[in-house]
Amino acid sequence: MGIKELARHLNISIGTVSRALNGHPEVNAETRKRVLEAAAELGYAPDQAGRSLRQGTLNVVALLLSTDLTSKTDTMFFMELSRGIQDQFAEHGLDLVIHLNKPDLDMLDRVKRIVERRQADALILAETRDNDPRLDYLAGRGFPFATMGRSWSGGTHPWMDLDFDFAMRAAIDRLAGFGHRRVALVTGDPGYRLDSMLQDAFRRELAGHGLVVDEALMIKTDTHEEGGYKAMTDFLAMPEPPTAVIFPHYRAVVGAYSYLSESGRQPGRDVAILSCSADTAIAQFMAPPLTCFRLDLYGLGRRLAQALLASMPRFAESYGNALIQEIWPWELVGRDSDGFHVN
Amino acid sequence: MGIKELARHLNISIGTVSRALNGHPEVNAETRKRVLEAAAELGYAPDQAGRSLRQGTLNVVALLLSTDLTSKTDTMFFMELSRGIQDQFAEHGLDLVIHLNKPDLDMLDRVKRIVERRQADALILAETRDNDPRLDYLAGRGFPFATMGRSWSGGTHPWMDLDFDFAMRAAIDRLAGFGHRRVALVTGDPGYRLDSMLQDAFRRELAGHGLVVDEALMIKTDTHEEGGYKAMTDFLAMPEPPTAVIFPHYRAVVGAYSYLSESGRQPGRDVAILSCSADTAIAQFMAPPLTCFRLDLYGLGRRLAQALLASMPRFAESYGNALIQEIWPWELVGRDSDGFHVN
DNA sequence: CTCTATTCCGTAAACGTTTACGACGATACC
DNA sequence: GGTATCGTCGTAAACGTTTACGGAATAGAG
Repeated sequence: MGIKELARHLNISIGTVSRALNGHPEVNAETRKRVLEAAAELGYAPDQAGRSLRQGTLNVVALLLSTDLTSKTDTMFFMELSRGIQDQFAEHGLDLVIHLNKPDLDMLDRVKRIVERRQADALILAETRDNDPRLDYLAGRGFPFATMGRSWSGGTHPWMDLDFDFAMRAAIDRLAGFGHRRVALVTGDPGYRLDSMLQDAFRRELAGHGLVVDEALMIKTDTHEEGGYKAMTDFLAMPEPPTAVIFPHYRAVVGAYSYLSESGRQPGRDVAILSCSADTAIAQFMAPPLTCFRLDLYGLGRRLAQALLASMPRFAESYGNALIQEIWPWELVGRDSDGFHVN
Repeated sequence: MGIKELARHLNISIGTVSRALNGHPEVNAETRKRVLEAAAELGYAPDQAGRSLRQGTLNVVALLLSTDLTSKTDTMFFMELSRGIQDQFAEHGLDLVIHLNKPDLDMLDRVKRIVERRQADALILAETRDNDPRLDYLAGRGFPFATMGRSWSGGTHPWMDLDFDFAMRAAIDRLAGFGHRRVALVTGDPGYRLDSMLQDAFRRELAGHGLVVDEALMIKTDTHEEGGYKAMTDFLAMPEPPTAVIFPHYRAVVGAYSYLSESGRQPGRDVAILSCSADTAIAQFMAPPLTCFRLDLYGLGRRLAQALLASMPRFAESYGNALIQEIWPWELVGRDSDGFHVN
């Protein structure tokens, strides 16, 4: 089942077999056909270890996901993203493998392991933290990588990100149009670049609309159901509660809906709920359907993969040797969770 | 950065360095300390390709997920499962990598690629299909693998599964106790072993409770939101609708809730909804909170990994050389989605 | 017919490890 | 003091590929 066996079976040298399989031009068409047929028949496929040892490449790209992310945020987001990434890589014969990891400290070790042991040719980080040491490490080693979401410094590595300024403006435009003046925001740990940007954009757009920025209306909490539940509880216990709440993280909305329902209130009637998250399948099936943002997650994944490929020497020329950093637009899709006029 | 460089830097032979790093006993304690320190300082880690070429092992286990699964079923389920699997493997220095794949036909090719190119030491399949060719292939090659969910033939490979008979009995006990006599079931494609078993158990338990089995009340559809929405629509359009519906797949419940809400009905008052899915975070935050089954997904993942390890020659002895196939219990946690008495 | 160019293929080195084997010195034993 | 044992280490082969190099055969040009 090795290449030697295959060569012996064909009475050809292993060099020729290798060349035939890898599509080198200096091999007779007839010979190539024989080799390919025999390989298919005997079920031969080149051993990954041998090949990668020889040519220093693995044909594997790793996507790093923290279990923090998968337990506290929308897993569907990453699934769709991964699907796009994978399809793009597949066109170049690259496999995507997903590494789950405990959050925080271990992440750097895992990255180091992947790089030093050459477990992948390139890396994708699903999120970036404040002063993320992984970025410095990777850049220092010259290891190809890309991130979902820009980093704090912007950086010289490829990334894809979303236009949060636009989203926040559209959201507050809409809410202000309904007459809301006390608008709240529920984000996660501002140590994540994403949440930090959301908060900044929120403050800016609020001010831009002449609305007062009340820090008490900006709650930082866990971005899953329970966080949303508690945030809504806190809001409604205030002497002067907000009339509209923006939940960038979709899963927190579920908790918020839950508390509203429990307390006899109704989203879209008693409190306006609006989410800046991607419009995954579940949003339109909530009761009432959730106002959020439409986004081509699959395409985003593909593009992120392209950005990474453009930074890998092997593939750079196919992608114009450019550093690709893009901010993606999305489109507000208004539904019933916030559609009411405050009086 | 290779082992040669490290050895030269220490004035030791590469053989000794390798032995020191791998914890072989025939190396001086002082020498080992020097080697380990130098390795840490210079950031040396053995190249995976070289090592795996030499010793034929990769220290990688692959988990195969189909995008069909991730787009139509509960992704949280697999995330929690993966976390358990990964933690268990980590104790043996094995990495878990997740391979996303298009469903159906390509899956066999992907499996073949993984095996033939030696991209992993073992494999975990997240689901099994009717007459699944992957199982025969893997068994034929003697490649270590395990499955989540038993296969049709039971098989001689390790697996973990859930006690659907128990779940169905508990569910129908409860519903019958509330006085329900027309109970419906919404499953996915019975080509999946899981859905097939659910249907069988449903028929059996219904009969066991003296209730009539009406095939019209057994809908097979997509197991995501839209499928649930449509199923509920169909049910309520019947001349004699069911008074209770069992949704083994959690995401379908969201769709069902949605239609009920739209049509002015309420789960737990007009129709009883009960899910056989695992009790992920979202269930208790639905409105009304969903009756479903409590399950230790993380522990299940760990145990599945143990079962696989027990079938791998390298680790078998640590796990008693046994074939591990287990059916896991779960516990019904009653909430408000089905808590009413039919009159 | 000779010389050169071309086409195709075989040979062998190299990638970075691990490990079987043997060697060396030191210690222990009679 | 000779011999066996032990602890420690160096040497070199092997894993399965890819590829630079060179050689043989054929074709083409003069």
